[in-house]
Amino acid sequence: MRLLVVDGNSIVNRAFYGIRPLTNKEGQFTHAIYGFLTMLRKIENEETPDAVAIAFDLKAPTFRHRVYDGYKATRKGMPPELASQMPLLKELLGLLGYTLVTCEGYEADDILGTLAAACENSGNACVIATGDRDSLQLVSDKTAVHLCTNRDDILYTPEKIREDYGVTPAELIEIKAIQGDSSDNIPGVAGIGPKGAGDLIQRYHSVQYIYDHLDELDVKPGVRKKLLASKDNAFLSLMLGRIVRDAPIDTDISHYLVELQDRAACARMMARLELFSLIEKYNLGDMPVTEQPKAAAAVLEVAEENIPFEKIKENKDVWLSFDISKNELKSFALLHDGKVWLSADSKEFDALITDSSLTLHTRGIKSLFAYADAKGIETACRFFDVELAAYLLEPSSKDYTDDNLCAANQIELPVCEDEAHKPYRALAVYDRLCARLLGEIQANEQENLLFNIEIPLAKVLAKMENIGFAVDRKGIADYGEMLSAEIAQLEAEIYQSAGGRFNINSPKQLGKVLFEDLGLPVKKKTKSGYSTNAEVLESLRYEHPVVDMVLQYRTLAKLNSTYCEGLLKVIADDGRIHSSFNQTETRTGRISSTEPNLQNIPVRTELGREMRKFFCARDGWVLVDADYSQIELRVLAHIAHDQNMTEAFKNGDDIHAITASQVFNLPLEMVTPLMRSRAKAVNFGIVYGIGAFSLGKDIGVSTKEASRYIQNYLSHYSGVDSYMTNVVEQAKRDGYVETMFGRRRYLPELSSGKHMMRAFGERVARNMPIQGTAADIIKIAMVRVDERLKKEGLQARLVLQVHDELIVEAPQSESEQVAALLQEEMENAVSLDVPLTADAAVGRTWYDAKG
DNA sequence: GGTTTCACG
DNA sequence: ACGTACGTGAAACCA
Repeated sequence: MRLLVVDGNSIVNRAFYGIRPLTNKEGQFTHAIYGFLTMLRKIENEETPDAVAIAFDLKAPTFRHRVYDGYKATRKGMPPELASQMPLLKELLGLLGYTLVTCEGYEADDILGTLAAACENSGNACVIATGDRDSLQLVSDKTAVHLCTNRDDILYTPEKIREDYGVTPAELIEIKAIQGDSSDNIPGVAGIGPKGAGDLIQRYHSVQYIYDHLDELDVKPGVRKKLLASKDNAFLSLMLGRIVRDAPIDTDISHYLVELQDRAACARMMARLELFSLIEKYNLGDMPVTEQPKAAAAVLEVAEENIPFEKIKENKDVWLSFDISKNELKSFALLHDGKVWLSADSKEFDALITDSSLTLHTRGIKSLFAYADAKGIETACRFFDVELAAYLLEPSSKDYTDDNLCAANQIELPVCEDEAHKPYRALAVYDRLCARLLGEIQANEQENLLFNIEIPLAKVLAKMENIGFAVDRKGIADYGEMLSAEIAQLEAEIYQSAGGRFNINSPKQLGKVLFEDLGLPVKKKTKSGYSTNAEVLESLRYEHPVVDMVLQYRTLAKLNSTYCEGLLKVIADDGRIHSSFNQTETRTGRISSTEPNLQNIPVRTELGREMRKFFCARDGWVLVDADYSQIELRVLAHIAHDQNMTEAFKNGDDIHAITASQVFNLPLEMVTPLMRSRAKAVNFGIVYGIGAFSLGKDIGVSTKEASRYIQNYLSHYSGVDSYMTNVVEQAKRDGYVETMFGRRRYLPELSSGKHMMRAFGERVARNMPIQGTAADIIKIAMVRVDERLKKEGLQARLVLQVHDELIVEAPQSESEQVAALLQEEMENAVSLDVPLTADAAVGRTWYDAKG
């Protein structure tokens, strides 16, 4: 017999975090259930067990969870999105005939260990399925571990363990006893890490032996000293790290046979969860599935008469839904008296948006503003936007469809037969949905953010999209021609040098040529093979002449395909490029630009920068470009209340040079350009949440050296030091971080069991308030700049924002006034402890106007 | 549709 | 021993 023992908690966590959230129409999350069953089926297919046991911890680890959606702080357990799926998953597994195993006072690991031991004692085989490497110590001739990873699953046998770790499975416990494991509270030997521990056990095999022969060991004196100092901890760790193999559970393997009993109940449950593909996979398609009782659902009522505007206006609050495409109104609908009223009369629509006494609750106001702008109408009503409100409440969501929002807020959508009325189905509950969202915005104190920043900004973005950015079509085309010619030539040279034709654009084929045919050393691997990115190629430049050619080819091919060809495709009939600016895309509050992305036009290399010569102003006009100087560091100085950094900015010092003098402990005059550039990297790293490893790699020094820089940095900028500690603590306490203006980002990653995931959450906690506050500030500046341009009767208009940079297209005659206005509004958008500085420049093209 | 690479702040 | 900085979008390849 062959028993499969599944580490239920580990697999369900993988399923939960590994796939995108999924809900049924009741708003119940289902992706962990779906993912678990999918993974289980895959494992069963590969391991072909005769019996299956699924182990669960009795209690999930405790932590405090964010206050949101009615969940209160200090709620115990896993994230509610996962916790709510657990009983359903267990119920469904039971229906499918699986035996679940839990044990008071023991962890799931101990159940795995006990069942594996039972198999071995009774001459049976065992496979353990888990996502956690802790179980590898259980591997033996009879027990294998099927490790589920983000990449391909790995089957661990004693041979595979030897191959990967160089030791026996049992010796893994010894290694862990020395290196320790902070996430499991295993102390280990202080000062000895994975490398040292592995080396010791490979040579001496056990902790006992090491301590018995401490004086004879062939190790450095420092290591011996560390071992001696942590002797008690080492033996304690040995006990803590060894998985229990005699937990009081049912060890009769014949009791774990899988027998699906009630097929109809399984099908019903899967249907209720709306996991219809599972019904197919388990061959339950023939089972009757009872529908949700229809009687309970409200039916969408669409009024036949004309809209009673007078009655609606008495209310002042209007719930509106509209269909505008290409700046033309197709239809709109209003909610009144529990019914939906339809119209396609644009005069009626215009009357609504120009009525200053009304508050319009709607969604997608950017397109409404674009419509008004194109038509030359000035909107006068107040707005509430469902999408923008929902984004502020949960910026990490993928989309903000009516269906998702209603599900998340436990609002049931009415049933609707007529396809034509479907788009207005959600309007029937907009009064409730908007009240709900507004209530949360108020509870979070985000009214200012919504009503004074995001909603006015939507109007500015709409105008930017309408006006577009003028480009020199012929210039781009000619440049593309030039690139194509060079690319063709390089291509020929590469084939010659490599000794054959292949697709240079295919990382797979390129990898084969470089690392197999030419035998170049492999520096890095990716999921699917050899890494061939610029960093790797850069390090291979002197190994073979073809490498440089490939680098050059990549540069030119990117410029040509993404920028020349890509941009030519999206030039509109008016000779301008109308990008879309998305306001609900980023988790930090930045805006994003698509079709095309105008926020990543090349600038860092001269060849790429040429591209900006084709972004120009119309005849007789100029571009005015202004960008903030080090806005993120200034924001950091402010929110961290850092005295030294604040002082440096107040003095107008060169912040990177000052930082260098601190980090390297030298007078300012002795700072070399190399030091300054390293200090600059440290400044960036700090903003990103930093790790010594990556910083070292970035600036080409050892991890140790980099960690010294960071320590020096934090001891000088002590405000930054405490901010970085405090913000992570606050995030763990509240479940979210926020910007100066109350923009939030929730961080469920912080309560993940996975170290990597948690570390990521901590970096985000340190970074988001900085990046997000900078985003808030430039948004405020944009709204003010737009207002000022209008107030001063200028023709100039904002055409682009690139995170810390604004570009205005202005008549030549307005250029000086606009430059002054831009700089003033950007610098005074907010008042911080440090000055904000913005530099403006004028030019006919983007190339000329930038610096 | 997922992966890899590379452009920007 | 993991795999290692934050935030984006687009193009190309490949299964």
